[in-house]
Amino acid sequence: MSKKDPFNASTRSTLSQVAERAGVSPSTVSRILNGTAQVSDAKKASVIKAIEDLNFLPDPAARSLAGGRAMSVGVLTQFIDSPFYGEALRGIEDVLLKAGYAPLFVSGHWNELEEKLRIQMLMQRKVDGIIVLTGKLQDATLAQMARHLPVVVTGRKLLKPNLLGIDFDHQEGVCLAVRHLHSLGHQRIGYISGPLDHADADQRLKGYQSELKRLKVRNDPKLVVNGDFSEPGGYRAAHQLIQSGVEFSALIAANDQMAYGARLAMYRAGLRVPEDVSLVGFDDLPHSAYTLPPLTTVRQSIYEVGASAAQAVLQLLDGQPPRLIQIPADLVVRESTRRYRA
Amino acid sequence: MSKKDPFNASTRSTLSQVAERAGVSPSTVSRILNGTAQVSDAKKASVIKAIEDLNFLPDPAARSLAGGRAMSVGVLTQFIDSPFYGEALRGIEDVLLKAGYAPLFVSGHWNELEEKLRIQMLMQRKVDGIIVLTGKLQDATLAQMARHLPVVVTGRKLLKPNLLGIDFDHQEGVCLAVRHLHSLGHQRIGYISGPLDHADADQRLKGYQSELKRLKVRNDPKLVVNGDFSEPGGYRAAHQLIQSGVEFSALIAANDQMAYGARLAMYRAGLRVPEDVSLVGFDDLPHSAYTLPPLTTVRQSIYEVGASAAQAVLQLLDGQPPRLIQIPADLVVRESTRRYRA
DNA sequence: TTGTATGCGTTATCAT
DNA sequence: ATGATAACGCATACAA
Repeated sequence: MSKKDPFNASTRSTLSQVAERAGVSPSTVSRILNGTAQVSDAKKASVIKAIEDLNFLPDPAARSLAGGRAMSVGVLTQFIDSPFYGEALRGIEDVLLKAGYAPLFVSGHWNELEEKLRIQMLMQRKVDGIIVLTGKLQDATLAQMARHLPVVVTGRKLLKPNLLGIDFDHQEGVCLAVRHLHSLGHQRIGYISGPLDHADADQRLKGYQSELKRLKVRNDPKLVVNGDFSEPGGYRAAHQLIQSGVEFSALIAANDQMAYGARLAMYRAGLRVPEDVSLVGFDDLPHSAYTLPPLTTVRQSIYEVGASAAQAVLQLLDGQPPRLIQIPADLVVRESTRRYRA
Repeated sequence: MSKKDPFNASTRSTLSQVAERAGVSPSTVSRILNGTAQVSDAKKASVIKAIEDLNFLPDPAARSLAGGRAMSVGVLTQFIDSPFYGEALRGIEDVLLKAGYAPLFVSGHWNELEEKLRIQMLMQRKVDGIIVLTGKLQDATLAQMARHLPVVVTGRKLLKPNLLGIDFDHQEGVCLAVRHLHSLGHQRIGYISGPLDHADADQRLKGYQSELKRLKVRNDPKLVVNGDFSEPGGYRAAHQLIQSGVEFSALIAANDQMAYGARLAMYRAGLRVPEDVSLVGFDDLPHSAYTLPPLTTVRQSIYEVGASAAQAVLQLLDGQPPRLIQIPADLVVRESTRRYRA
């Protein structure tokens, strides 16, 4: 075996070894690694060769301890197995890894205290930057964090020196859905909202209400019922709506998962989709192309959100000023909606 | 404001400060922290008090550099947003965090080379242990890793000094499904398999074949068709099966996602579930209780797998010998299966 | 049982 | 442009 054990830690070379082999001082190697100062091309070349020969990789722990970058960024997600934010995590991972950074995922479970604790844990580990996927942290908390490191957060619009908020256009998304149904002749459009203390849910509901107003459709409060962004929640909400006896020919769920639950509730109640009621979701989860019938829904490129967030921290880390990022929403029309028939 | 900025790094105290405040040497504090040696109760008490007063937290980077634990374990998953393994990640996170460890999630994308690169990245970061969620790494590779740190892997049965494999009983799981259908009178049971180079898929197929043999049902190779564990794959496979004209009154998909796809394909073909064909999935994804109709499927407590894996690394880290872990499978009967009618 | 001294691998400060 | 040197915060071998 000419090949050495690739997993052997003790076989790994250090920056000093590289320096020695290249005939320069450790500081020079460090400078080349970090681009901290000008180095003559000759030395640079020999150092690079030495690095490759020894196949040297800097130790993140040592770097961190010495005051350099830990080469990691913390990511506060709410549930590591969220079907919605999962794609964002992928976007983040892809971008970060490509840049040599490691993501540190932690979950806050939509609980402000827990989120704070996780953030502290991340800072204890000296991450270089932090990405917050929505959640319940207050703006003030985020600002406080941003005093120490770059912070990018989704779910709100923010644009301060070291703090960038990336938001979807939730309102516009729901408007699209309402407009679509309205153009199909629907007038009685039900709405299953998310939990109202949830930023996304709030904005989506606003989108529903404002678009109805714009279209001059009567906004009947009985048509709005509360869910919690989960399948069971959507089921219960739809059930409640049906039991209440309100008349409706279309139904919008504030997210796809609730749409799935609502779909089942309607099935149990003998309501057909889309013959009896048109159904629209929000998020375009991968699964939504495979429901019965395939679901019309508002698409948000959540992968792109993750990737953008990661790119943004990287840029902030580079000292570049934050740039506003806009994520568009669009409507994916599938088979769960159709023209209204009396 | 009496409360200090909780995110201020420069406000954090060090082990030496704790030592000073407690009137002992740094080494004594270290010993108490790590349980490395006996310390008099008096000193121990005063140190603990000092730790609380200063609300000291050891710096993982310094620890790692000094040869101690980095307090982190690497987790190689295949896709960070996998609906199946997602729950396992949650189990891992829960257990690890409770023990003061941080998980480092990386994705291998079912690509051996990529998995190896990620593992090297983890070792470069000096994680204390590694959890591998299935994947394509060879046993030899895992053994090599285990020479340097505790390794727990899912998807295979392994029980070596520093290496533990936790496996589901895939075969038994599929047997359950076959038996269920057979007991309902079905004789022509189709099967959509996963990708054959995939360990899980291979074992599940074996379960199907062996149980048919045991039940003395003719094993018609035309009834088996290949998928790739995805919804589109399941759709294509079912479509192919239907087009081929083989007769079948029941269908087992090697995972729920393919069952979803197959469901849609049957819908398009005018086949009703369960009236015309009974459908069984595998995994019991959270969504499976909300399909139309709710899906009968084999349940594996994947959360528990993750939690067990995490507990196992922790134990190995503690120097305890690996204990074999068995994860049972059971059948969840919902509404996608019913008695055979000619 | 406890303290002292040294080193882990890197970056930063200060020279040159 | 480059090198020497001192940290960074902790664990550990050694001494007492």
